[in-house]
This record gives sequence, C-alpha cells and structure tokens, in this order.
Amino acid sequence: MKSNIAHLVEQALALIPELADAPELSSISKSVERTRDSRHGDFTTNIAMRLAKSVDKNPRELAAQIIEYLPASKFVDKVELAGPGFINFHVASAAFHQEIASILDNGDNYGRQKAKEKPRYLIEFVSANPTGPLHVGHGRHAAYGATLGNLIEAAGYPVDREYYLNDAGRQMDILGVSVWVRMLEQRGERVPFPEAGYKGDYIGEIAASVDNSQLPDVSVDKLCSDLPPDAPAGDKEQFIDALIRKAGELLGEDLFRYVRHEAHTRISADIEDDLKGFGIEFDRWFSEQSLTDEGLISDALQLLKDRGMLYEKDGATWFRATDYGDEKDRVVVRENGKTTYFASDIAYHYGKRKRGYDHLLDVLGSDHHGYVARVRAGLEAMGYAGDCLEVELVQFVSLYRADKKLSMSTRSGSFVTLRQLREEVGNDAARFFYVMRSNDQHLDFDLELAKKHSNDNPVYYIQYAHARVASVFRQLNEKSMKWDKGPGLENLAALAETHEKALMRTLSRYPEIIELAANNRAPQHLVHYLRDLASEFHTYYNAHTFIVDEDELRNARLALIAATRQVIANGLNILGVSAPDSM
RNA sequence: GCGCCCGUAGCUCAGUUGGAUAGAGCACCUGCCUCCUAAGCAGGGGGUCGCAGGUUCGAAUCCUGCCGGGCGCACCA
Repeated sequence: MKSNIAHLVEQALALIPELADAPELSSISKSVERTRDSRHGDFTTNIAMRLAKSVDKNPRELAAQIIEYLPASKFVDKVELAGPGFINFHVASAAFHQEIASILDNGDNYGRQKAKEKPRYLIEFVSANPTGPLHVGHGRHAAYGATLGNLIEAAGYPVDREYYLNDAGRQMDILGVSVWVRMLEQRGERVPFPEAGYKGDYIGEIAASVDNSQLPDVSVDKLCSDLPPDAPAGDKEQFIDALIRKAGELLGEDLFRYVRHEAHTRISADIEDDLKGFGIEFDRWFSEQSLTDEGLISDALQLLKDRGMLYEKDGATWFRATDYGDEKDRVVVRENGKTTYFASDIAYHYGKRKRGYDHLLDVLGSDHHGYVARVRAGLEAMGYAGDCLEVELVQFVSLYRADKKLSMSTRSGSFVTLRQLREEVGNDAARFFYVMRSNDQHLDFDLELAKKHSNDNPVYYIQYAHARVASVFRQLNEKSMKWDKGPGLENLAALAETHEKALMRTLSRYPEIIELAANNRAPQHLVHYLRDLASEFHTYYNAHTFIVDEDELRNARLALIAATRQVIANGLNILGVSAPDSM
C-alpha cells in the first residue's frame, strides 16, 4: 500500500525538470510515511520540504506543483497540501478492501515479502559455552535471535541459524576436571573441590552417569601432592591449571579426553533439547574443535600471513588489527604455540564467508562489544568488506519476583535456568517478554506479571483477541449459520463504522511493520503493533455485534475479523508465540 | 583514563532513522456483563524527553561539552 503511494510521488517528481538531479530523489519511498494523526489522512510525504532548498523554491509552492503532477489513482481519494509543505494522502476505501482480500488470500504468507536470493544471511546466536545449562540471560539471546531470523526470512531473505559450540580450549579442561573430581568424591575420596571448577549439581549428575570402570583410584594425598594452594589462600586459576595437568598424568590423556567429551556432549544435548522445547532450532551446531581438526585456523592464519598481516613479537604471533581500526594488535598464536580464542573466531568467520554467506549477523552479549572491532578487522584483513559482519548486542536480563530482584550469581549456584523459567511462566510468555524490549535496553523480567492471566499481561491480551475471533466463528456454527467469504469481500463497503475503518487501516500496516522490524532488527516493533491491533479489535468487539441478521453486513464483518485473526496469527508466529483458538 | 550502550509520565518502556499537539501498559480514580469469552471495553488526572549549547523551515531524534548508570579495555574463553 505504501509503495503504491511512493510510486505516485515518484511519477510526479519525474515530470518536474528542475528536480532531475536533486540528490534526495533516491529516498522517495523513505519520505512516504504513515500519518500519526488520522486527520492528516493515511500517508504523508515531506519530500517537498526536503527538495525545496536544492531547487531554491518555497516548500509549499513545490508541494503544490508536485500535487498538480500526481497521476490519478483509484486508490487515492484526496490529496492535500498541509502545514509547512506536507503532502497528505487520503487512501480510498477500495484500497483497504483489497488489502482485506489479500490477507485472506495469502493466509499464512500474508506479510511475507517476495523471496530474494541475496544477501544470504547467517545468524549466529546463543552460542553459550557447553559448561552448564542455559540460564535466563541465554533465553533472551535465544528468543531475540530466533525472532530476528523469522523476521529477516519474512522480509524475503535466505537465513541460516547457527550455534557456535565452544568445545575446545581450557574451559573444557576445567569442565573435565570438575567432573573427574566429583567422580572421585562419589568413590568416597575426600578430595577438595577446586574453587575455579564448575559447581552446579549437573556436574555431579554427569559424574554419576559416566562409565567409571577404567577410572584409576586416586587418593587425596596423591592428588594434592605438589599442587599449589587453592583460593582463598592461593590463586584459584593456578590451582586448577595444576589440577588439569594432574588429571592428564593420573588419568591418562585418553581417559581425560573421554571424561571431557562425555561432559560437553551431554551438556550440549541438554542445551539443544532445552532450545527445541523453547521452539528454537538451528540449522547447524558448529564445533569450535572442528576449526582445528579441519585446518580452518591454519588456513585463515596462512591467508593473513600471505597478506602480510601477521608479525612476531615476544615469542608470539600478532595480527595487525590496528591497521583496521582496532585499538591494539592482537595475539593469534601464543608463546606456548597454542592459538588463541581470537584465532578461532577469525577462522570461524572466515569459514562462514567461505561457506557462501554474504551477511554475517552475530547476536552477542553486550559484554562482548569490545571484540566486534577485532573480528571485523580480521575479516577486512582477509579481503572481505567490513560491513558483511553485523553484530547485535543484547543487554542483560534481571529477574524480578514481586518487586524483588533475584540474585543471578552463577558461583553460588542460585541462578535461574531457562528451563525453570519456561516451566514457571510458559513458553509463550517467555518468548514474548524477551523480545518486548529493545535489545540494547536492559530487561526487567517480571515473573509474576508473565504468569498473570489478566489484561496486565500483554501476551494474553493479544492471544485473547485471536481466541475471540475463533469463538465468534464457533458461535456462528452453533447458530447453524455460515460465513460466505465471497459475498463478505464484495460487501466490505458496508463497513462504515469508525472502528471498522481504524481496524482496516491498522491491518494494512502489517507488511510495513514486518519490513521495519526486520530492517531495524527490532522485534519490539512487531510486539507493539500486535498490541495495537488487538486493542483495536477488542474495542470493535465491544462496540459492535458481528453476528447480525443482515447477510451482507454479517459476511463483511466476519471477513474483517477473519483477516484480523490471520494477521495476529502471522505476527505471533514470527515471535514464536502460539495463537490459541480458545483460552 | 579510553571506547561502546543507555538516561522520555510515580514504575516498566515505545517513539516509523529530522516532522504536525511526545505515546502505550502498569499503578491511581469513575463507569460498563439479560448481550459473539469481563484474560474485555469507555472515560480521567499525570511530562523542563538528564543538563547546557549548536546545526535548520522544524530536534526526544543529528553534532559538541558536561552529569548520572551499565559494560568492556588478556599471550581467558
């Protein structure tokens, strides 16, 4: 609908010779907006004010001229010049009627843009370390990333979703050691648990379930001999590193690798199951270890070396990140010969491009913002455009229960898992609450509100509108009546009430909202839109009866509410929230 | 100290990339079920858009400087 108006404006401007090379001409469609105030019509453009100075004309004069050249359209009732130079469009009812027909015809596909082949998106999100269950912060990443994927897909782009599994490196050693110590404990050894180890109960559960028939007996004395003191007396990091070396010696590398592998595969399986239960599935679980195994790290480093982007200093290999705007150069190979996490990241993003993705969209915690510049630097140094990497940062989540902030300390083991949250408030409320706020805004998640079955709770408010439409159609059946869609669509002109007009206008905005939310990576636009739509429906519901005796009016009203149900369902589907027929 | 994000109604937040009189929800008041689900509707009060300058026809939005909050600044991941 909006693009029709923009097209009219475009045609008019083409007829004004002085405007031929005005620079603003490229942004005509951007200059056409919905009005905020219905007295100003349905659409407005400020193009005359934007162009006025480049052609040295009075904005109102120019606007008048544009209006004069506007081609006639059956979709526009009236065009007005207003204020300092706005051109306001009053859209004909026929255009809204056609939109209702389009909603019903397209069904679940209404609002989806036509498919494009490029750019190919790869969205990476969650990517939490497989060292424990997901907590409520990861839940926000999951909901946001999944919704973003749905939105961009609805905007017509091919999207793949990927989870980067950090299954390599020191933290896997720490995980393995944590499980091993619990296994020894379960054998009755009174071994001290390392301060830097993972303390959650799930470690004990893994320890109990891992095959321990090969596990050598290790006494406390043997374990603790020549170990440095643990915290608080000593350094917990030094202690656990020593303990990891001990594990290698006493357990043997093969057995230690086995324990580590068991631990992380069980945890990642649990994460996958948790996300699946949350309605989120990935196209790929990408193993960090595979980067080394398949030579991608050495390939990436070789490429950087060939391009002269690496140098040696203090026994380490450095990448010239400062050449590409990073604050400092970064180590890629440590003095001890091991590659850094950053090297993995460069290789991982290099691999993404090699696999054919044009646009790399990473959803990261806001605490990772510092690392964006260096990954981008890496891509640029390898010859890719820096803007092929986009990073959306997600701020932290605070849980509240009755005005009381819940402590989220991982150390104390008192953190709330995503699974607990889902069980308490349900998937629908969780998915909805997570994307209700802008991702760069801290989120206060109110557990009590999410559980409330009342109008306080926006998710139920929207779902209720959907259920109410379904209920109306059930009533129709009970009265042995039928909705005749064809006559309904033909008689939409019978819908003359202000509530009906408002509802039609709001419905017609849906495709624009999808585009807006997708382009801005801002699911909250869709959330707010759905709330507005539900509100207009509830108002209409209270003001008028749909199942009236008069056939034409009844069929038309039913067409309108059927379209409303469809749009609500489509929007909720993108958010990953169910659209129930009864509540 | 340097960098990124955020300061909008009592509370939680939107604000269509610079538009017309700054909007919702909650909370607080007043009404509405003989009627398709009251998980609903109608109405009311509530603002120095952190502060100060600047850019222009026009600023919550863009620029600069302060103030306040969060996060980051590893040969950790």
